[in-house]
Amino acid sequence: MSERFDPQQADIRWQRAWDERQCFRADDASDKPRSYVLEMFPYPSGRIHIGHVRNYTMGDVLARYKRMRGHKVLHPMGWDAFGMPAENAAMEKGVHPGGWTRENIANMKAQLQRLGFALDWSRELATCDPEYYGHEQALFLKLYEAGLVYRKESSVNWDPVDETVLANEQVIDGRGWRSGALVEKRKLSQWFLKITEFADELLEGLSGLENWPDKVRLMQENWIGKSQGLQFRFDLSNGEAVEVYTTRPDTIFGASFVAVAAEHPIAQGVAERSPEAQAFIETCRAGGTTAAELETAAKLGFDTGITARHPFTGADLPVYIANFVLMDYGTGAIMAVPGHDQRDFEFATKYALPIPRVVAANADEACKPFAGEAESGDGVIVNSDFLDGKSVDEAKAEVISRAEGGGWGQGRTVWRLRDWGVSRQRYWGTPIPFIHCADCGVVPVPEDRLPVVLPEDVDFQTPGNPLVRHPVWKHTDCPKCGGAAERETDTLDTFVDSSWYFLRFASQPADRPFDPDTIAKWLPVEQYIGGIEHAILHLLYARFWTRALARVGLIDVKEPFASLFTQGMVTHETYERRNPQNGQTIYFSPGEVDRSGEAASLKDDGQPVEIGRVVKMSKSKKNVVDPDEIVATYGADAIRWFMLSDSPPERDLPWSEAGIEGCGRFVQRLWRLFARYDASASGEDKALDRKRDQTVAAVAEDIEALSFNKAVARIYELASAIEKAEPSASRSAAIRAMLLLVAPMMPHLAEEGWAAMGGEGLVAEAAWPEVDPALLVDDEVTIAIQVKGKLRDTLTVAKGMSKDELEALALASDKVQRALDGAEVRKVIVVPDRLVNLVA
RNA sequence: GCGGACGUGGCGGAAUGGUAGACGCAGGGGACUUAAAAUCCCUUGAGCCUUGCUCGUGCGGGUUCGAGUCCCGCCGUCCGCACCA
Repeated sequence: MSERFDPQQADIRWQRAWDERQCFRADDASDKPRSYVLEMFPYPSGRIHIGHVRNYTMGDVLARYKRMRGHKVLHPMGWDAFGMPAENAAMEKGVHPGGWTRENIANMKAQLQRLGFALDWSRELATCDPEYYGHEQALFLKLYEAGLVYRKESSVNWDPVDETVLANEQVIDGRGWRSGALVEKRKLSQWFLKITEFADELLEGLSGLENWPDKVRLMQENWIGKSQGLQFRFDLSNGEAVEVYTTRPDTIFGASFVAVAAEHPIAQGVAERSPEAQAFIETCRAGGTTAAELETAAKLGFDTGITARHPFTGADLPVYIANFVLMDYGTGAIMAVPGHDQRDFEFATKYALPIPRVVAANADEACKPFAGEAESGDGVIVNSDFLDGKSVDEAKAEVISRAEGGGWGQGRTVWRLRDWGVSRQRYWGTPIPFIHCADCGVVPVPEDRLPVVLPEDVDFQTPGNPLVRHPVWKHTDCPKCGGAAERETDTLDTFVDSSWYFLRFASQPADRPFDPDTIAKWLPVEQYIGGIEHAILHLLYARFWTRALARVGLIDVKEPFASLFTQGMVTHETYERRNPQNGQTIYFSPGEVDRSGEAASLKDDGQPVEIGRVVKMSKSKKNVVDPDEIVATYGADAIRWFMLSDSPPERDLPWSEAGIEGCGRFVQRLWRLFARYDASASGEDKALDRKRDQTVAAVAEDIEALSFNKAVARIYELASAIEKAEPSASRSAAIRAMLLLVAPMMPHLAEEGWAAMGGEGLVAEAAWPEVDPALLVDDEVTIAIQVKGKLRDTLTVAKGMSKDELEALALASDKVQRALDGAEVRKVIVVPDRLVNLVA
């Protein structure tokens, strides 16, 4: 064996060997137990980000481990290839989105392959392939036939200068990110998927997802937002009526005004007669459209002069147009109860409206003033006529039943979840397969005319959607009447593409999206791994598509991901200086900075730079490192090892130069350790045998729990134990076991060592080491001896010693006697094999 | 604003309610070397009256023989919010 392990040679050699043997091809037909390991597929931005390396390393370790445990493994990779960055590149650099994307894919694929991931590349797909999106169009039409697709008016962010629809992230302080023009809301007829029809199912289904993080289930539950409440009618002073929805009918006597959204018909009606109201609505429209902006904006209102008659008291309540009322939720109008809702409280304070108390801790506190904020907690109803003294729940039921009895309202379940708008007024996406005919209306493209393929010859130098401007593409004939007609020019949200790719990975016939029998052989995904940022949207949409496809009979799976893991981000220090002229922060990349010991200085001028916070790697802060450079310096195994070390995988991982150097050193240390392997060594080292099998068992558990950082720590311990041991058959066995333990994590090193030790075939096809259960239990344990809960001594005793013996041994300890200092022992707590606590 | 998480040495972190700080990084000391790199060994929470003692898991309370872990109340940081992927 040579002195040093040379990753640059070894990595490539073994990657070739795996490729030649097709080691990682998933075999549909095998009757081994199955494992579908999937990481969220990347957007082909051009370069692999270190976060990808972390994500795919985790999946790779699991996939390789499962294969060692005798499973057939499906571990595929593909590209979430549609989306805005390609169009931005087209506008900025004059390149074609398709060409740009395919070039990026080729680059990133090479980068992934250089990292040695055990992927089945034969199943690679890109969502921008007509083959893929053609099947997607077919599925979309199936959902249309099932009544799950419809069109309705919906507003978008319109940039009047660029003549384009903007995504929320492209709107900055109410202005278009490129043009700087004030963004308008514009109503368009758009395509929607009826996810709300599955709201109950998606909510119920969460309880079965035991291997999902609780936090993700909770976030989805809140997102779906089931609420039981009362919808009822206020008669208005102008002869009209307004329907409001409230989740707190128990507080109805605390209502002091009524508020409607700016888009509400009542508000629109008032605006027709009042220029001031019109102006107010305009102000609301100018504000941001996102929920966060709406809800953090200062509460603003406009008194319409209309009043609403309270159904119980007959009081006249003022009706306001308010910027914090959402048109999309409930009825777009609310009864405002300032005492018990914080938003209403702020509004009432601002406009000097009454803030009555109708819930109190007890009846004696019926007149207690509010401490500067609303009280939304539980309590007893006060100041509410017939509701006085009732609990919140009793009062809710009572009010609903009276409203229903009186015919002016009824109990209603309302969901926060809204239908999914999938229309995008963009080129680089899946064309929505419909045709608009003047005579026949909106007509689906017949299946035999799919796919509807994007035109290649498009121009991004003029504003607007290239599909709309294209000279011929949209002109076609109506499938029904044969007359001249136009194609739909909207494309699908890219979340649609990622809502079924895991099915296509499992089965990819040419003539259909997938084959249900093959799907049944792989799905559900055993382990799905990706970023927490997808906790709600992507994961909810994918769950919805799976259920929708099951409903139309295409598959027999309801939940796509049996187990979900959300990994943390990779972070890095920032290096910065403040520009004294304008106070702006200038960032420097790690490559520009000399970072030794406590301080950091700029290589260029030798002057210090400030070490900023450790934050998510981003181009704007320049705190990024390039995986390629790391691989070129340290090899694939070192970067993989870094990704698994130290930080728990669900938490952020701070990148550091020192850390990767340490990983590089450990690769070499293991190599030297493998060099000590001696098949002919004899002699037994019982303690090492024990350590070996305990480590093998623990690492297996850790990998299955994705606790890679713990597995790494145990591997370090075993390495130290082997290094300290004298040559023996036990030591050689431990070295061999060590090699197999690290094989999923550092596969190139493992192959190289395996070959050097004279192992059969490839480690990639080897089995996980067996353990002797008898070796897993220690025969001695260390017992903590406490006096009054404080540690005073430890004793090493035979495992399983009786309570009485332990107590006697504890009392016999000098240290214990000194700590007791003659005090009488009143109580003794003995936990066998753990501790003795003497309470004086 | 609403929803979700997180908080332990200089740093990343470990710890079924039972010995806080495993393991790694960084630091200090030493060996080897003409020297360096590499490697190996020792050491490293703070304080003190140093055979040992006291304090110590964001802050303040509580439950318990015993709390990093459970409960209540704060503070701080981060993530998501429906057209970014």
